[in-house]
Amino acid sequence: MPDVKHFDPDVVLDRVVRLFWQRGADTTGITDIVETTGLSRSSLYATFGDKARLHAAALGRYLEQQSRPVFDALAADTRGLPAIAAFFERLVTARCSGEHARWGCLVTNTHATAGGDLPEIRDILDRHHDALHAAMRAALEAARAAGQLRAGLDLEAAAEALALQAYAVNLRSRAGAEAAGLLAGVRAVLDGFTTTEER
Amino acid sequence: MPDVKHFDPDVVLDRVVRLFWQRGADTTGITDIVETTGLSRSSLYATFGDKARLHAAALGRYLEQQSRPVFDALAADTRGLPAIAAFFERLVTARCSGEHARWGCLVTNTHATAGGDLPEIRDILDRHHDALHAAMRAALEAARAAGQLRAGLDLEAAAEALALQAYAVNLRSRAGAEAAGLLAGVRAVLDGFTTTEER
DNA sequence: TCTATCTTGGACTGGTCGTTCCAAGATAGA
DNA sequence: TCTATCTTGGAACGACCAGTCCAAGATAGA
Repeated sequence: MPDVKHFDPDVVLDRVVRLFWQRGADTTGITDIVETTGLSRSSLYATFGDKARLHAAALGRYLEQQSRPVFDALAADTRGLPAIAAFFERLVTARCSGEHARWGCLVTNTHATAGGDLPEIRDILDRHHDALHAAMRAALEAARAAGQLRAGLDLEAAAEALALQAYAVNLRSRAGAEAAGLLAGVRAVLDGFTTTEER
Repeated sequence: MPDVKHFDPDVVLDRVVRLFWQRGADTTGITDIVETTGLSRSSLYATFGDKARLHAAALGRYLEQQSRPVFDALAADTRGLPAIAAFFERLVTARCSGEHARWGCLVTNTHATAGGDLPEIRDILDRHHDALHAAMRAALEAARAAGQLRAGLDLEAAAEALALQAYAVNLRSRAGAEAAGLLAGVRAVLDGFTTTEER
């Protein structure tokens, strides 16, 4: 009986993700979103609710579409340390050059803002961190199985350290940090985890 | 002949720093600043210029008053690795508990926002990074002199890695990360830099 | 005390914010 | 084709934004 939506919510959400990602959620107005997506305020509010909920929805979409695939690939990569190194090399490249250069990471960017927003947003930040940490942990376990890690390394702590490095890469790259420095920092951490023979 | 200011700009700037630090510069309005500092819009604009310049001034003040003393103490500490460990322990404590708990770091927070603002702001971010990096480097050199570092460690890369860890601690703590996890991550990095005997 | 000069309070501006609302349009089952 | 129901466009809302302006107040040298 009723009418149906004249647009695909996921397509709209992808455009919102790009806006929030590049220009920041706080500094992006509803007017910007209306102009970019082409749909009206009515449709926007009827579909996503108020701006905080839209922000949460965009964050969730970013996590599933942008972050999760990369995390899953890392977790499934059985090479060990080379897989981690490759992850960071691609990360730094994506953050410093190409289409999304100097955009940072939407989830990382959100850490510094949106403090008093929905608990839903905080939850997504936590889910992102858990997923990143778990992927690092899985890759480290593969590295240990391959005998690439020095004896006595705490995998849980090492995974956390690598996750933190990734956040910092995201953060500093947005402010214009050079790729070489970021990669050198990451490599120093990885070298510290490596057996002397492999190093 | 003329009248003089009825307030101390530095005292006002300190209050602005607190506002921007806790609530974010973008989400703090001029009205908030007027109410908190007690002075009028006229005095505010006559003294600091527009909001972007006020933001830059507050950032500079934060760097000199909050960051620089800690960096200088680290650079002057001759203990080596224990000095770096102490730096991070105090950092995590300050970020997760006490008066400024979950405020993060004003400079770190600014990375994720204020992309299109003054080049002056970008400069302060760079100055902050250089100062942090240099302090880490100095502490690492003391550690090497004390024979605490494993052979072949690239001090420049190691200093960058530690600086990045500090940014990530600032970032994740603002989103509610637990102190224990942050400290574990930092310790994993430091352990990787240590000689097997010292470890 | 007088006066030139700066500071201050606060009203005011034009613009933008997020959000609401409703009439008109589209849809699909009856 | 008719109709109930949802969607859509776009006008309108009050609140707030950063920033301006000027008359009144304060100051300190002459």
